[in-house]
Amino acid sequence: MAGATMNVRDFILGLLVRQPMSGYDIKSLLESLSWLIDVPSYGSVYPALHALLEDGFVSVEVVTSPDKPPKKVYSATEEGERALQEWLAHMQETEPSLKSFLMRLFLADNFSHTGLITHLNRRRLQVKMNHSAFEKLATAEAGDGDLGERLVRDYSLAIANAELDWLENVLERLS
Amino acid sequence: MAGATMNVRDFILGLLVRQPMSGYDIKSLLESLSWLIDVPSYGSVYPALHALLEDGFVSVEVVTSPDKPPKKVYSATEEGERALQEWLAHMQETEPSLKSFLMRLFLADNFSHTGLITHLNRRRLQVKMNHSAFEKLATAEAGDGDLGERLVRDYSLAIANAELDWLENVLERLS
DNA sequence: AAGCGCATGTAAAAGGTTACATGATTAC
DNA sequence: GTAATCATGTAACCTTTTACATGCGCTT
Repeated sequence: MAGATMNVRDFILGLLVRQPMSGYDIKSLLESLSWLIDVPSYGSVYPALHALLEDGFVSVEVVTSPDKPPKKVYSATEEGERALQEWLAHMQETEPSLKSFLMRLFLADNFSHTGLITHLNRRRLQVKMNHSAFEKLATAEAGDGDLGERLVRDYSLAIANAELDWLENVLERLS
Repeated sequence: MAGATMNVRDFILGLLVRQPMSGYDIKSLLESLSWLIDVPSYGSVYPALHALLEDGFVSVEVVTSPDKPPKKVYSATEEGERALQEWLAHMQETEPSLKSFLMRLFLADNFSHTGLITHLNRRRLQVKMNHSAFEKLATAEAGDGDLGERLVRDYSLAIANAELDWLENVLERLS
């Protein structure tokens, strides 16, 4: 769960390849996704930015504004872009979680066309597998299991169906 | 993200209140939910079990089977059940993430009827809020944003709609 | 006897949160 | 003058992962 293969640092790098931002901007952006993914605290985003800077993956520029306090805007360097590509490639096989799927999806522009399709397909297969597994359970155990189990099973089936529909729709549009 | 208010330890206690299980069983159960939530590693579930034992919230019993290696089956004690109730009550206001919603949902039997309805409603309101926010963004920015942003927005809307439908359906059935 | 699924455990290292400290700028 | 939003940062503490170590029982 923590200390995972996929850390905040790498996702933030991806965000900065998309466009220059400050630590505060990054936190705000992630906050808007909070109902789907966990949002890192400032105590984790600022140190990540410092580490990225130390590694030469990003550069800083202080931007002053007439009506706001000054902010440090970070941009990805060419070396940072290369590092992101490496991370994206290395991530291929691992991490089947919703969170990592969404992070990758948000970084769609950094994938090649076929790379993106591969990722969507991978998720599709995964959701499909889980969907089948839950369906089998649902018919085998019928009304079996306690309320919580039945609710989660039911919820999973409903969400999996919606996600599958969406994935297939997007995949079709992209082809 | 890690070291969060909601730790594995508490969720495992909830699982054990539902029914006695071994560390291996717990891991397997969680594995089946991996496409929605992060699964803790053994290096986190076994120590959690030991801590729960030390606190007197669970008890152990070694169960031998003719065709399988012996296993340690943990059961929640009465004190453990009380602790879970406390945790469930304390959790009320905090943690709006999908993960914590699902963990609570899985523990549905430990809620009172009205308590469960409250929790489902809370999630409904939250998803609805995020849905509205994304919809506003979608109309305001129209085709704005890069591909990743548009995909995540679109994905969120689709999933939120499915979840909202499901929540309303369940809420209706429970009333 | 090798390999696999079941089963439990630990220590070091990594990564994250909490709590705190600080300060600019706008609006009331 | 004070509350709110914007903005950055640190250190102690906590939790988790990683990597390793071990062993039973069944099948090939």
